[in-house]
Amino acid sequence: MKPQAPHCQSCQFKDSSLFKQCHLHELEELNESKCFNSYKKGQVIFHEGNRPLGIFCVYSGKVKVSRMGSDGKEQIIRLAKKGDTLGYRSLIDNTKYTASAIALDETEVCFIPAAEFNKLVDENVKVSTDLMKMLARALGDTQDKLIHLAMKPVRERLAEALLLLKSTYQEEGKNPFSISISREDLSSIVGTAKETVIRFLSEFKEDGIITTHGSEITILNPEKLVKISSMYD
Amino acid sequence: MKPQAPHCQSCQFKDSSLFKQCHLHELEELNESKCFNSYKKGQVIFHEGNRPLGIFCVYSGKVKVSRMGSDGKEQIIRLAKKGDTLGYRSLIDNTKYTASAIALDETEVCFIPAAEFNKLVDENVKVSTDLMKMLARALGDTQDKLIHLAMKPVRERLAEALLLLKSTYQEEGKNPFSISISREDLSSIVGTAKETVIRFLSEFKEDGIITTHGSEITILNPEKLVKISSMYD
DNA sequence: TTCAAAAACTGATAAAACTCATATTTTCCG
DNA sequence: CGGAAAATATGAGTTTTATCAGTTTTTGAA
Repeated sequence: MKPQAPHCQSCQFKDSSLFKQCHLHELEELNESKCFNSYKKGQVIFHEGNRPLGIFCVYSGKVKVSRMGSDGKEQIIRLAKKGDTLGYRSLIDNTKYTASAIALDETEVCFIPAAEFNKLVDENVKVSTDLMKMLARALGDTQDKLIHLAMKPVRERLAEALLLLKSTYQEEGKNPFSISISREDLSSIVGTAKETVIRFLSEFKEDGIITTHGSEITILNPEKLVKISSMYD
Repeated sequence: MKPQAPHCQSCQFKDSSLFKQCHLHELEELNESKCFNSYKKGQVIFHEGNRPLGIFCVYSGKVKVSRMGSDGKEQIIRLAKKGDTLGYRSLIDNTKYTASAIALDETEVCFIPAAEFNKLVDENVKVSTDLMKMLARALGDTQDKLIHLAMKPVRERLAEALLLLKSTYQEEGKNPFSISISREDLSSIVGTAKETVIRFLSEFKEDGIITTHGSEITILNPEKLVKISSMYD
């Protein structure tokens, strides 16, 4: 039997999530309206083109947010981890999802219906202020990605992507950092072909920066990756 | 003598700007604290790395928001026109500007100090809601740019850039659309080298899609550009 | 444990875009 | 108006990255 999500009032993320500034009675109501779900690796949490019906809070696992090109090529826009909020942009902008969210691991997510989310945002200024800052930060991050995609060659972007994975998913005290990720997904983060990613990974291996065992990548020397990623900054 | 900005209460954009939902007394206060400025072509409105002290409302002219790479290559993140708001992301996120705003034409801008802006956002929920939507839209737009940069070849991105210029800057009834823009700036929108832009522009000219006179580009056949830009959508 | 499918890897070649060099045109300042 | 500086335009050659084809390794289920 899988562990169910705890009550919102005792959630691991109650002091760090978007709802960290909620009152107890708000958390109580949130808890009543939320809906807990599990997703296996590869399962779709929400799909490009659909109408958003609420937002998602990741409780455990890893999620990619990505868009599919007509040629079947995928571009990953964001990586989400436990504690992160998903799908809020479309809801606020009142548009269909422009990207899909897909579990990269066994992932647990709470769904919060639009009505409840909107109520909370309307009634609690602190929540709406935090939401605004979250949007501003996301915009800044996306602009950074845009700039790097435009200005940096693949080798540097790959180094950066590995550092992003590390900074996003490294658990406290787990050193060195390891992650299991397909070369396909990695290439969709970097914005290049998977063969190109593989070639540069081989180079990084030769330089002792990483090691791999199957799809598992271990980062031995993050400092070198920092150097590579900011070669021309 | 240059025309000064009118009072905020009679501003051309009082019903379409970020402040469209303000009360009269709020517009009055806004008017008191605002500061009107003119910029010649090429002049910097705010500069990458500086701390934001307020936000900017474009009253007339054209503005590019761009970041400079260490190799001197520029990437344009956004094009702003009259009625647009500039510099709000950094202010909300409480970070230094990550890009610069530069006048592309003779441009007039109102500066609104951070204190006044924050007060308005805090006191008027409608303003903060609109601001939130503006951020959400900007995030969506930037994600689109990212996807296109990753997935579309230069020819398609150039077609898209020309359509962006048209949809942003075409004045009511002025047909066909013409704009004076350096190949350098155009390449900084597309994210490519200026020679590459020039080559594809020549191709578009041969196909009768555009004509040029010096740096002036006239779009004769926007439909063909739409087709080219979405070749693989 | 075995075996088949999937994924990682490697090599060869092709395509896209960049750089550099240079010619031509436009701009604009005196 | 003339001429220098700047910008546009074009060509050749190189670099980067993508594509395709094939081999090896890993993975996961029977």
